Amino acid sequence: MRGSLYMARRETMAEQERYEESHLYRLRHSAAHVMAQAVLEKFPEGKIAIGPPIEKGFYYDFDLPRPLTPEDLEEIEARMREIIAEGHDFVYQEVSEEEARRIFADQPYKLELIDDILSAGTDEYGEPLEETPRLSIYKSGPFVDLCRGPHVNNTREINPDAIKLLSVAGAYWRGDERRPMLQRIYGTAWETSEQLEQYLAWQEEVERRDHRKLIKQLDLISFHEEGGAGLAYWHPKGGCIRQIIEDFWRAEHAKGGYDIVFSPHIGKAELWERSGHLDFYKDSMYSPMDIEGVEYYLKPMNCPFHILMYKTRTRSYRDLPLRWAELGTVYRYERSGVLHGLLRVRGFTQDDAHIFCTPEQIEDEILRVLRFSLDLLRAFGFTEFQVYLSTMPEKHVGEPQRWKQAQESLRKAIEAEGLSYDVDEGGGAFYGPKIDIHVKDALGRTWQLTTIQFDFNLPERFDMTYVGEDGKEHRPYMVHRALLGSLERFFGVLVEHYGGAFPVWLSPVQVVLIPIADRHVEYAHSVAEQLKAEGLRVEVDDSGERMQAKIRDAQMQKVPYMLVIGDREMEAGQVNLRLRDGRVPGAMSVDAFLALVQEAVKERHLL
RNA sequence: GCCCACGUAGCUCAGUCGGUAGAGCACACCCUUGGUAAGGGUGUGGCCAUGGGUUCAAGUCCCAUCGUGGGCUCCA
Repeated sequence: MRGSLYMARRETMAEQERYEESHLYRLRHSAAHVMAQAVLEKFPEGKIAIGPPIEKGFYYDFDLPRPLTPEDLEEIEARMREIIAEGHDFVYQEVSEEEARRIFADQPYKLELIDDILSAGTDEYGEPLEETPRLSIYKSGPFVDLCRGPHVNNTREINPDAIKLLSVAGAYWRGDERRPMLQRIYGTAWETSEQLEQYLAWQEEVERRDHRKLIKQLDLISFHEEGGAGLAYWHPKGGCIRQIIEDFWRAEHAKGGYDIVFSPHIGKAELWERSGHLDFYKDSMYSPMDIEGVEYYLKPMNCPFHILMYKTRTRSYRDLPLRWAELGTVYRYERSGVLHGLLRVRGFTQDDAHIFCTPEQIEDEILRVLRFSLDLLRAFGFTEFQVYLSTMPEKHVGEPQRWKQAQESLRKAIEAEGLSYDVDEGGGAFYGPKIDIHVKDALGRTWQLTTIQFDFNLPERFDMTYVGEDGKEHRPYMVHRALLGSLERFFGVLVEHYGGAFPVWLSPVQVVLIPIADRHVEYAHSVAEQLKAEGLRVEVDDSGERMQAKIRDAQMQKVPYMLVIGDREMEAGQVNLRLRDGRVPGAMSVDAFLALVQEAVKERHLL
């Protein structure tokens, strides 16, 4: 569904369970069946795959003789309403293997599912089953589906005014790109038409806030066909915001005990071999370049460089922890189809850091990073977080006992912060466990930004050591962390969170002065100079437009403060304030306005 | 990468059945000097994404490439 690709898929376990037991869930599942019936009536030779409820609706995958058009969707939707009105009961029935195979004899995808359920013990979505496999079907009218349910009792329980088919998309059978490409119809279904309306209005709001539109409208960032896909160009206003973010980030890191480092953009193949990237990450790296007969690669990560710096001298336990941060620009190959505005690009700058410490220090360090991260995110206006702890996967490097210690320190840190979290068993990288933090934006969508990862692999590969109290060499712990994630993605999320109306401290233009007539221009400039001298970002709209048009322009650029200046203001040495949200506090002295803005900047207020 | 759709002026979009391009905004100039979301006029601006093909004739039909969108998969 639109936008969901970059949102966190996982809801918390509790939410997920609640949803699966809800009436809404059954209703959507039932709507999917009704849709499949409508599609099969239209394409009797069509093959059906799977059709589950999803977060805000449902989908069903089909193998059809021709691509579906928007007109087809309308037709199918209309037919769904008729089917609903026909009032079919949803009838559950357990069937034997033979029966099932007979019923779905001309449905190859269902036959494959039957095989899987019986042999591999998985359900129709490929998830493992706990009990002994049982085959069941649901009938509604002429439509029969291999299905575990649950469903509503009768199609009439589906509100015909609260369903809508949304889009058609390609989807591989079982998500495997070697399998056939199916056509997936996405739909949404609700209890009432009001809820549907509400959902559609929410969708419109999502579109209004789409960062891809806003970065263009607000002249922040562009992409260029002739420059290459997935490569962002930061215009002066976008650059202004980025610089504010970076300056703030650097200042906070200095306070947080980090040192700032810089590293090159390319490195020898030898380095990437040693780090293992050419083994396990090559698919994401660009082709090497030849420099005097030696292969060099553009960096997809910063870690090997930081390790080289670590190894320039013998490190003592007294030196640790080292916290080295870098706004490191990396390049990763992404398949063309996955690029998406600023949220998925090929070149981006990570707010990266590596922490090298002793095993004794690790717990404190993790807690420290976690706190630091939450504080940083809060400063940008995010207040709700979801935390995920990912543990040791089957394929891993490093001793289980180190993993255990690492996981424990992660868990303790999360608990010390009083955060609730979900554990993703076996979801860690092969080189270490991790904490991911997802933030909730103004529209309630979640985005993964922060990742804090242990790395048991690189210290081994590079034979990193420090001299302990005992005078012997020890292996340091290494933690890799990115808090904002990447500046590109973070910026995209920020734009959508604020709908382009940034808080004052981040606004590229904080104040626009609007002289009413030409005779007010000079005074407007003198006020502008005063404000600029105080460090504000100010523009004077001295174009020949009328005041109304100037206000409109400033509104559309989402400038927080507009100062209208006419005869009255000039005479009294004042400014007349209008806010971006439409409020008009009115005339005040320049000093009073200044105090107001400075307060808003300092407190990082919206206005 | 794969499936589907789309690509016309700086931006947002029209363009019928194939007959060699339109609007609004923006921009420039002129008139207007106006109190809280668009004053009026004139004008500039397009190798219809790129390359091939079909045709007497292609923005329009076909193929390829590049880019964008909705998804699949993957990730910061």
